Amino acid sequence: MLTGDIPPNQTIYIKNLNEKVKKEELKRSLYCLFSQYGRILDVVALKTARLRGQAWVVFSEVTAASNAVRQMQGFPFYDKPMRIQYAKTKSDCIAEAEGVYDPNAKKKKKQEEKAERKKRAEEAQQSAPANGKPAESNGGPTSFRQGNQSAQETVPPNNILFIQNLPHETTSMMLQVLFQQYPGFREVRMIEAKPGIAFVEFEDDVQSSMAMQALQGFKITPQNPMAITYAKK
DNA sequence: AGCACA
Repeated sequence: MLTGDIPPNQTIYIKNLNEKVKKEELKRSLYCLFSQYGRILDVVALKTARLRGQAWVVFSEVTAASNAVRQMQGFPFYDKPMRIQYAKTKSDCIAEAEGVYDPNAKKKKKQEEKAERKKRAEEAQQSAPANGKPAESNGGPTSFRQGNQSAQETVPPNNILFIQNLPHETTSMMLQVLFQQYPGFREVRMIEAKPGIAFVEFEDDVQSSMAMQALQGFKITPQNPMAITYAKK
């Protein structure tokens, strides 16, 4: 399985994050970037020795998490490709919502794990490093394509945004005013023959994503909430 | 590399 045999979870686990980014900024950016896939209930990031460079994003729906895992896989975020999996366990905020949250049991477990790690470390000191057996691989990857069983309603990230549902009177100047307030803005393109749509280009996927998140549903007229998606490549 | 809830 692409996700390393971890069953679907409404929380995704992200690693290989740029450790130089400050925690609060990281959380905000992750929130912006991932809210295109659904409602986000929480973003968790810690900067402890063991946990830096990783984060958890909790969605309200598993399907949102699934789309995020697939489509943001390898997304260049602060110059590093994100590695995304489902989280191994349920997030506290979910357990809490389900009435299954037991902070005491958890505290106990935490202590056990800590003791376990300490033991491991001591054992490693004792014995000479054994020859690490390479992990089993049953013939290697058969395909790089992900299953395409159903029509994909979401489009993978792109530095170019596709805007729909614009009032026909919209001009590129109007859109420029809106979009140029976001970093990385390059240009607006409209097609004379096709009123109601536009393309807006940014320098990269991160910046286009931020603008999409910020302006999603923006109404130029009350009847025209903007529908923003990534342009197809 | 690293799966938590500061």
